[in-house]
Amino acid sequence: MPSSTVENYLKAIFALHPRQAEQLVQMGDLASEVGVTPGTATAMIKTLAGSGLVDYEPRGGVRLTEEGRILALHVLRRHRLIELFLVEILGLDWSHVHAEAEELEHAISDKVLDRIDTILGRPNFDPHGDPIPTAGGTITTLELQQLANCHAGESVRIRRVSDQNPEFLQFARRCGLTPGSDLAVVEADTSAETMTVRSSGGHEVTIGMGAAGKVLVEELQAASSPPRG
Amino acid sequence: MPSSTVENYLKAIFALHPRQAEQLVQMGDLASEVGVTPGTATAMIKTLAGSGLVDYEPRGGVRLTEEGRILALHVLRRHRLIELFLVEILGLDWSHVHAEAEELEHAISDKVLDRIDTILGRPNFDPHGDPIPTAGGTITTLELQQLANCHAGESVRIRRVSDQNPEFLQFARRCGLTPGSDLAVVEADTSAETMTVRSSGGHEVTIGMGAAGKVLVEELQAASSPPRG
DNA sequence: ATGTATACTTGGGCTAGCCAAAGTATGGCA
DNA sequence: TGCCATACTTTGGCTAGCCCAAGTATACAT
Repeated sequence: MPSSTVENYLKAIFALHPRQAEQLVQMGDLASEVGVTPGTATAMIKTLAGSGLVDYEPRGGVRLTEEGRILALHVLRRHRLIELFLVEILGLDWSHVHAEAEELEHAISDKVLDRIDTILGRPNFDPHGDPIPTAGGTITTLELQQLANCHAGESVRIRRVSDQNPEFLQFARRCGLTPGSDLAVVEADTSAETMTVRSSGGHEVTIGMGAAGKVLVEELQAASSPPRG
Repeated sequence: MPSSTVENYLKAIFALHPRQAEQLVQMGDLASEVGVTPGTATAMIKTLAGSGLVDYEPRGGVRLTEEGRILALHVLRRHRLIELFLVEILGLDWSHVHAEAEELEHAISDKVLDRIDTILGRPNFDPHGDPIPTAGGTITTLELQQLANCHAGESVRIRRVSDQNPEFLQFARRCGLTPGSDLAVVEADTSAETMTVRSSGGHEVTIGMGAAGKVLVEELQAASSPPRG
């Protein structure tokens, strides 16, 4: 069984290129994602290459092999199921579950995970809207756009909030920016780099474009009026 | 935070002398409980002594300090709460939860543990009847006797089954030997080293004295008739 | 009192994983 | 064409934890 360190490296490589599996991840990016120095990453990647989990091109970068990709998806599945479990069954706040799951994902057995999966009703998305890979290792990818790219007048449904920072997540929840909720874009001010949205409850909030970039949405209807400004 | 290795050493020392905290645990016993060679145990115990978690007397043995004892009880609390959680909430078989908890106990946070504790209703005993230490580090100890020491005619209530071997636990459940169930001792044959008991459902089983020694009971009433044989 | 079995400690050596710093390749710009 | 910044690799060294085997203390029996 791979060590939790190995699992973290694989997860990091996947995280840096979830779509284009063929593309090389740079060692520097990988090192900072894992939180080690580049030298450490190089050494580890060499051993992973030796185990057939990654393809390594010196001074080029690294990519997951099919075997490595499957393993990474299993780790991701554990992580996301645990997150959902912590929120749904144990009632923890979504802003904290990422860190918790980070530890538990390396300790949980397939048997326990399967029980959790069953109890949750074989869910497809975690509390942040991130897709949960199947036990078979397939993952659904929705085509979503950033809230930051939406225009005034558009109505959207939030599908994902892609930041694990607890502070940001708490802020997002206070603003009603949680997966499943609907929004209308009131104003997008590209100079001020802010965006004003109205929740279905009628509440209006103004957030920065940085924050709006982390909120991924699905368009509900075409703009009913041309954007202002 | 102590590593999971450290936690396991502390847990092992406590397990070998749960009552008499002042007594020394021999290095050989500790080594085999943890599953390492004696040399490894000696080295580890020296560093634990350096951290103030144990008192170490070379060639004498080792005992927990107050600090070490508190830590050990916290690990035990995590272990037993997790076991109960796995059985009660996730519906796992009691014969498997020990091994699962062995891993999870090192990965779970206080916050998650407290949620589990709350959901379970702040329980006092795990699925095997072992007492769960409080968050404050106190543990209740019931005065129980081994089923093996009971005589024919006695009625008893099972309180603990003190063996974590999955096979034995499955056997015990098949025989109705689970904490909470009541038994009448039909016959205790010291020569054959067997004991026959009748469950409250009227079902009779004969088990070896070895097995009967692992079943801890509380006497329900005095023997109504003198033992046979 | 002495010898020996047992239990423990010591010492050398291993792997996984990490860092710091020196060395090297690569790509862009003059 | 040559230089330099950047990114990467290499090297040496560290800790935690482990094993094996040699050495030593203890206790018990003779």
